Amino acid sequence: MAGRRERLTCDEMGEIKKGPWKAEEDEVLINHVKKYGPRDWSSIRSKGLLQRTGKSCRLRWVNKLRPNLKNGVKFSAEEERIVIDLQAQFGNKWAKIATYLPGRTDNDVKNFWSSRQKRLARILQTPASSSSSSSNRSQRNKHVPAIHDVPPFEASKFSSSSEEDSLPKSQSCLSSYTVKSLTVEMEMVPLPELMHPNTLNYEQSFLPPEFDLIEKKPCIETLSQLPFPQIPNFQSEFALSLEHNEVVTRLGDPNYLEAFGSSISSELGNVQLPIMPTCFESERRSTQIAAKCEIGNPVTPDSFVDDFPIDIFDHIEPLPSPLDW
DNA sequence: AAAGCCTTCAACCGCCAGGTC
DNA sequence: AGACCTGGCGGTTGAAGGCTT
Repeated sequence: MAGRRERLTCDEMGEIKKGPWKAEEDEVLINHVKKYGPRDWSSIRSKGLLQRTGKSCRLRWVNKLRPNLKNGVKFSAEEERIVIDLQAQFGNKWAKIATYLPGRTDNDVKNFWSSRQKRLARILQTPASSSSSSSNRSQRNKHVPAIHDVPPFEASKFSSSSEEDSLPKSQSCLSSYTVKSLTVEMEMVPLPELMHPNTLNYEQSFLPPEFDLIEKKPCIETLSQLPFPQIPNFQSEFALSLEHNEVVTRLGDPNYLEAFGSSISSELGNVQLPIMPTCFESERRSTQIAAKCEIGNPVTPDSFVDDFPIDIFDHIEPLPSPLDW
């Protein structure tokens, strides 16, 4: 603490070591914990065992030396989904969120989220929402709705792990089709899953009682009106993600689509660029898109678009802005 | 091959709360 | 009661490695 540090002499200050830990230091720390347990961190220094502050020792133990940590293991899709869910519920309570993730530390969760936010910001060409700054400390306990405060449900497609492999297939219903080089994804909420009591329980267990899951899924109602004959049969190829929703929202703006569509497309590489047809602002445009699809050519075999009525996009309502959720 | 950019992650900082004296 | 101490937490930073051009 600052007050304490002021009382330290310059010599004492000079003795404090910072920076990366050496194996020998780790060993000393581990031995200390073996003897006394994970406590009395400051005594490590006072006993002359290490020239590290108690805080530094504790941090090292908690983040790196503690048993059963998943060091160097990327977040699984399920872990990502949990983080997204819990962040939406708790806000930036990383320590709390980490308790739901065995082997993960608050630092892990924080870093994961930070990376994700930066990724999002880059994709959306917006400044990274520095979710915080020292000046925001007064809001520490407030949950300020932000761009990431979207319904849980999905892990990030652009995430570090290979979700396409590990994502539970039942989590969402998606279909994709390709329009020229731009792959368009039809996104659907996992309607059957939503109806499943266990799924609801799972989701709602992370949500405050007043949280209306359905309300937070503006697509559901709209999508349920779509003439999809076989929704329950569509297994998800990809995740319905926050990023999708965010991009999708912006894609509702034709200017955004024209301005950034190609860059997003190239940026995401082969990633399916999500375009929620519900976002298209006009029938005309929707029809154009639909027409493109039809002309279109490389419709992927797994697509169900072939079964779409040509005027399918005409049935689509505009999405509410996430700000209204 | 190399320079520049980007991402990840370990570690530090400052603030805060609770315990102790 | 209040100063001090300690641990916990969230935010930030910078080094290192990976990736792109």
